[in-house]
Amino acid sequence: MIIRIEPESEVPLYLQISNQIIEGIAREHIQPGQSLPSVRTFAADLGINMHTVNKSYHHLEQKGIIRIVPKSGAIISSPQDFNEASLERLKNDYRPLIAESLVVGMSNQQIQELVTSMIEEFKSSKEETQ
Amino acid sequence: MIIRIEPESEVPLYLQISNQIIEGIAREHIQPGQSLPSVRTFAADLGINMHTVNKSYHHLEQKGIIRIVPKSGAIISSPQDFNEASLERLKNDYRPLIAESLVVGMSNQQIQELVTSMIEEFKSSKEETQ
DNA sequence: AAAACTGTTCTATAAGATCTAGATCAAAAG
DNA sequence: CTTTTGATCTAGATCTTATAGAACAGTTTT
Repeated sequence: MIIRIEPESEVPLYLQISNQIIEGIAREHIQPGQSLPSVRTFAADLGINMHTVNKSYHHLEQKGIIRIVPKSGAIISSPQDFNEASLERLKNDYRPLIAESLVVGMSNQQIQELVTSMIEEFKSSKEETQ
Repeated sequence: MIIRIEPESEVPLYLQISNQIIEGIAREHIQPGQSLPSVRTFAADLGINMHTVNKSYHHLEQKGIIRIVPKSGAIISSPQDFNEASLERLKNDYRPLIAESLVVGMSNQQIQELVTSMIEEFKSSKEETQ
């Protein structure tokens, strides 16, 4: 799985990593049951510190997206392992974004189309091996 | 317009303020052309520092949502004043959220329903004076 | 005209978040 | 047994967030 880091971004490194891993799962470039690289090798690949990758993994674990097995590795969780709480959390993340979309003048339909096209963007890249 | 602050939230104060102002505009509790309270009176109402409100206002100005007239006040902008760049920015904000939704097992339809219900939540509160 | 209010700008301080660095540990994997 | 694993600890640098107070110059109100 290819991760691209932007050191000059205002988005923290550990969040960039988390987000791209999530996108990688959504695109099925990596699947439930599979392991992520060790924090050390991943950090070396990205040219950043081990602790930063570790923070990213724990961030993903807190979201319930991966399961960290001490002394072993990080494994992608299955979708069915999610509770109602994570959906409530997502709802709170959508709210300000949708409010802003309405404020900048997007119509109901334009927002729906944006979401649909973005979902398609993920699903269309499912078959790609890389 | 009523703003509720959560000092213990992990979301910065200035962002909480920005987001709730945006939601207030989406709900039409405040409308384009109208003024926001002065940074001093707003800060006093919320029991926080003037500079924090000031930062929030500049954050909203950067998004193009309000226009700050020096020595005068902050005025809600009209939707037609938005450019293509702000739409591109929104798209990048939607991406990680939609990816996460797919990863936690939400279907295409469930995401659409979540978005629709949230849009309705805003539009249904339009008529309320408060 | 005078007073009150406006956003802007400056210095300062404190606390927290982010990132890097290096070392050690005990368990798992080879 | 050797290597690798995540966990944990101290440490330091930098940036962000939030507060505080003061001063300035233009606007609005009285």
